[in-house]
Amino acid sequence: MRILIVEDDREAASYIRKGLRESGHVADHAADGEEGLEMARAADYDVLVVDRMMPRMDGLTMVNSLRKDEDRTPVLILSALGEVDDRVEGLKAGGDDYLVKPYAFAELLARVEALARRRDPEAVRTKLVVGDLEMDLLARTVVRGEEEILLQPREFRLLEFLMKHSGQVVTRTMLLEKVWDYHFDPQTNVIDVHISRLRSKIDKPYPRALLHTVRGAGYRLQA
Amino acid sequence: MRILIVEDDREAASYIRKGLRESGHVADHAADGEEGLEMARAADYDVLVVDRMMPRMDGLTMVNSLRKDEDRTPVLILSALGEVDDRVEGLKAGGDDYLVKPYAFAELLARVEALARRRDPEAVRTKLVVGDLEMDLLARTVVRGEEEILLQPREFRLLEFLMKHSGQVVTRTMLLEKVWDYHFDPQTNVIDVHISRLRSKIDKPYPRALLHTVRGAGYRLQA
DNA sequence: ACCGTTTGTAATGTTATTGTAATCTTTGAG
DNA sequence: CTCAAAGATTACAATAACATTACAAACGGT
Repeated sequence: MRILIVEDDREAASYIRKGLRESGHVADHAADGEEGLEMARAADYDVLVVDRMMPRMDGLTMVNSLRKDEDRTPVLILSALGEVDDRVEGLKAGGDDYLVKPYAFAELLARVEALARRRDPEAVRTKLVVGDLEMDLLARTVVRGEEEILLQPREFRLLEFLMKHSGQVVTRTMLLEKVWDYHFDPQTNVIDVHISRLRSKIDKPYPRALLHTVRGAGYRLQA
Repeated sequence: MRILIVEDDREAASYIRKGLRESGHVADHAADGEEGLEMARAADYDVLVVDRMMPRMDGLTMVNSLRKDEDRTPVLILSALGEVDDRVEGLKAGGDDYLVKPYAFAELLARVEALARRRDPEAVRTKLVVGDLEMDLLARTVVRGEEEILLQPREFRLLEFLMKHSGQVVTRTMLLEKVWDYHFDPQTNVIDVHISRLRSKIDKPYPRALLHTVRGAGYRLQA
């Protein structure tokens, strides 16, 4: 994901930048509103993270200008001002979300990703690897060891999600949401069936299993 | 984390509730604003998730009343109305965040946790440590020293609770409530049995015990 | 409209987990 | 030291959770 950070405090900016990069995103930096506006116009960012108070051109003015140009890139506004009226102002200026300083980086990350997801539900990263299992998202192929494994579309999405969360337990609710787009409990065993099918392809022919059941919780993909 | 869901749509509510529970939180449910207000006043929740439109008393009115009582519990407002003015109204009424329907459960979870983190950064912990015993809530794994310990779901919940209250005496009543969701005395020795099973896994193979009996009171986990 | 593919449902089989109860051990008051 | 109460342990049976299979509905391309 491409993210532009518009923030005059160099230290804060590099901290955010580092964190975003560690999470697999590409982050650029502009030191004030004017520079930010230029850069945002020049390149196609997925999300802008904009400090509210800056020299030369403040964050709200910058976002306002952007919106006048019909640029709808999601903007997360950072500010030390947390009063209701300040937040309201931020939203009115065209901000999509508002984060009050001081904040935890994890929260900034969650919000940036939420904003990006809202417009482009499928973010980036093109290759996933867990043990000797590899998935290429662009080619839509899956390989374990030397052999290619053919998956059905739904099985592919399921495995993709599991791989993106490898090492963690993935609950049934999460799977319903992210793999089936169900926002309710279908009261059937769809998940069980698909897990079973997936296993017969990615695990059964191999000596050690990668997909583990965590009873009472969900499933975990792990080498 | 303790979360109150105020939502008139039973199906939606139970779906959210299930998801939150799977993520390790305790979630209660109120069916309208009046009931929600009562429950919020009676208990100390970490976050309220409030539907905007409800019979009897709508969400904004409810939040307004709460705020008049000086109750600052973070509120996430759910609504089908997504226009800037609607969001502004939601914030003015005292909401801390605003989520537009339809939303993905994962986003709701992220926002609920973000709200809780803002007021209490320790509330959302993903790793618990007591002595050389460690629990990873995301991976659902437990390790003592170098070895991984496999626990049953109920044993896991039991240990999780004990670890979250390490150093304190945990009574049988607390365990029944929080680990079993029993709100009465089952008149059996369920707890004893599970404590015994847990001990055989986390203490027996090791030189010094972590889980201590406090006669007449309960148990205490301590390094 | 037909065919093959893909997906979801339901029936059935399997296994792990849990609660109960019976029995054994420890503790501390008297 | 004795005894009752509290707690610990064990085995087992009921049950809930998960796995598998077969089938039918939905879908997409021709």
